[in-house]
Amino acid sequence: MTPRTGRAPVKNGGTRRGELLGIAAQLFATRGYSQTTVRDIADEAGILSGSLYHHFASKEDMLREILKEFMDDLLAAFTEIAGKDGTPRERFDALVHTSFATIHERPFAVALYQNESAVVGSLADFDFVGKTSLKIEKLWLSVLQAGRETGEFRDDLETSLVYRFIRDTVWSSVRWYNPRGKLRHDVVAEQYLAMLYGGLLAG
Amino acid sequence: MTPRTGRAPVKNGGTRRGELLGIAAQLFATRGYSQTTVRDIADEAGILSGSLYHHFASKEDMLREILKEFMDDLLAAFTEIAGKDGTPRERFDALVHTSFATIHERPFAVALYQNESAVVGSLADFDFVGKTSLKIEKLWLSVLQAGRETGEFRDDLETSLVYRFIRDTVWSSVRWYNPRGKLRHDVVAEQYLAMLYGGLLAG
Amino acid sequence: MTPRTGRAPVKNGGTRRGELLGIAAQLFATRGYSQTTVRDIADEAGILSGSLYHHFASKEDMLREILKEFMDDLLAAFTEIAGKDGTPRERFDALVHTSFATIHERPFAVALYQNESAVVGSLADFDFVGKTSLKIEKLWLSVLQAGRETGEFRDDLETSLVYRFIRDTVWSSVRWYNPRGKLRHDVVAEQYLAMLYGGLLAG
Amino acid sequence: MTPRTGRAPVKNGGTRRGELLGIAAQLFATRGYSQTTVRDIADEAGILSGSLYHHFASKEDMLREILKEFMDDLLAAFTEIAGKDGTPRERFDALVHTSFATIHERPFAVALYQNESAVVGSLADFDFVGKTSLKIEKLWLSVLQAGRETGEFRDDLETSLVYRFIRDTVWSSVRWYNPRGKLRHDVVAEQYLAMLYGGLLAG
DNA sequence: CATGAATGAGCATTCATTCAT
DNA sequence: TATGAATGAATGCTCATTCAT
Repeated sequence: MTPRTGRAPVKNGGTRRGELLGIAAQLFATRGYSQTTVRDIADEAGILSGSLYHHFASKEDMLREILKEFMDDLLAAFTEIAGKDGTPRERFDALVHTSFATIHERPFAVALYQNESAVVGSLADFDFVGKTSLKIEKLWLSVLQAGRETGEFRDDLETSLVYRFIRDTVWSSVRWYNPRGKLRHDVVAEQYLAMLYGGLLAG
Repeated sequence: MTPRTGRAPVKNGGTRRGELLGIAAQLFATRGYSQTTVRDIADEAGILSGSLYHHFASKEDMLREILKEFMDDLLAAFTEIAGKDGTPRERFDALVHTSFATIHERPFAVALYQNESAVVGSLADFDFVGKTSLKIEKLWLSVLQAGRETGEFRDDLETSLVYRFIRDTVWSSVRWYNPRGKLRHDVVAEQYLAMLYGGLLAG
Repeated sequence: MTPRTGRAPVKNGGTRRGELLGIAAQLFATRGYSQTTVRDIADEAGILSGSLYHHFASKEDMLREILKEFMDDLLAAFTEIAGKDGTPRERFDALVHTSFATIHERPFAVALYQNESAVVGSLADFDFVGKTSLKIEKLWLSVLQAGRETGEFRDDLETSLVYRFIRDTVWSSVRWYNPRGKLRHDVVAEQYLAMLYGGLLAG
Repeated sequence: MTPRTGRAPVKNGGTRRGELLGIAAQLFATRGYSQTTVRDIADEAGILSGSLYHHFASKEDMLREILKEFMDDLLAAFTEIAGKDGTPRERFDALVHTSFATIHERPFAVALYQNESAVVGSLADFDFVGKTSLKIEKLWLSVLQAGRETGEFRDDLETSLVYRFIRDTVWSSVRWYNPRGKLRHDVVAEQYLAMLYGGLLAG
């Protein structure tokens, strides 16, 4: 049950299956899905590659399961935030903070989502990726829109463009953010919100 | 062997070599480098895969050449802008506009840079990627810093974080920007600058 | 303990072992021995593949046991017929009728015998297949020969060829005979004997 | 170009592709399709297994091509015979003689047809097997039927059963007929026709 | 009797690359 | 320049079998 490497504990249900998924997620995120071989995963787990197929039907299956769990969790978290009381700005704050916190806590899943969702988007078994992404987009857009209506947010910008700019900035940070570095995720979120809200110009 | 000077591979500079590089760039960008086979490229070019080795030493060679030319051009363009007269804000405007214009004009090379630079970053033959990226980063930082010193830009934000936020937003747009769509690249640039400069809040 | 499909009960001793052999026989016959996996058998039996090894030493073991029982039974039946009183033609009638009846009653074992005996013929542990086949051949030849000597059967044909023609026709019918169809096995036997005895020509 | 074993020349177009198909046919027929590995074929051809894929898309592809060519040829031969002048009996004679001659000349393809057509019958890409078999059956049945109408053949037997009996006997002989033995194929055909026409009984 | 995890050998297939022609 | 045949290493996956529990 104890992982044989000193790696930071990866989220799993304490089961062998979950343990293997954690290893796979890390490798997929680090090397890329198609550059990661089934043997790589098995080696890291200390078993033979064929033994993985006792737990999973295919390599694709592992990727799907990792992405599915991540996206379900993410949608649930965002849905909860969007349904809370408070001003649109408060809810938007929470969305951004939660996003950076997610990058901190589940960097491999986020990286996977960033790097592989385009490749995998066309596969029928991965249709949930596009669908969930769309639901998330609608949630964020509804908060942005609500902010315009209350007068908190500017109304002279294309909301859909604003969303894309923000989404790309937030999730791209998985590429340079180091969960074990001294720059904390809530500091990053604060800095981003400060720039986003107040703008780059002085005065 | 065709001389390699003054040629724009992605725009097929008339040479067979450049034509092949353009095909490779498009496929690498669309499917990903490792998902693109040498045979894919050859098929698209109407020759057999083995024949490609008349023009290039390896598949990696093609990627390197595409990235090298792109990054050299990009650095040259940014260097020219940074050296011009005008306020920091004017020069920053030009950097952003040039970036979005580059995405418009050379989407495949930009996508390649976005998607593959992390993977190849460790390879010795691709050290120019990291080096050029660093030079570009210094250029942008110098403009941002100059803006702080002239009082145009806020000075209560971490400049290095600001740079990363901007860089990620700008280049990530290659994933959704459509060069043949009705949303023009200079409009995108204007919208982004409007949001970035003025901030998201009203008033 | 109860099989999960409504399949017609296959001959077995009422034991778990016999039940499993019945499932194996059906699958071996239907898909072919090498195309049937141990897991297929286990799935059909509602257990895990490893659990089969509680009952059998190997997959080959199952095939051997199925074939052995079938061939022993078949040889016993033919031996009894050949030892009975009556004319050679009467005994030959019985041989043919018994063969078609066997196809009706144990189609899976017959199919296995037809399809796999060539493949396993070389294996040392399956030498009983060739030996029993030879004994059966001698029995049939003795009846045919007796018929020639009594003058019932023609003597201008190669007996060994005649035997092969008949054997092949009889056992090949397992491929198209349907035990649950409306064409009964004894009708098939009668038709075959009518053609074989009287010939195809009119008059 | 010269095969390295002393094997009897297998039908092919003198091309490398045809040569490889001949080797595959022989191995498929001898060991069974699923028991034959692509390495077996490659070994026999003196190349590496991967190199086979320069010539064929898959192992299944090889089987399909072998079967397709065989069945097309067989149908063509039978079609020509059925269309000739002469009595039904003469045409039936020709059908049987041609069948045994085919077994002599192309034993591997015939064995493949006998052993694998059932397995492969369900695959969509092999639908030609069933279709061609049906055409051949109709041809034979038309000749048998014509013989009944001219009064040459008995009319008290089920024609479809008669066809199956004959078909099975003829093609099953591929299992024991030795093309290089002293028993010639036309002798086998004569013996079979003698038994079939005149019947087994004396007088 | 059965499970569940694992083995280890093997399989069809892919693919960048080489090279004689 | 390009072809066509081949290499050789690797890849995802299968499967009979073992064994501690």
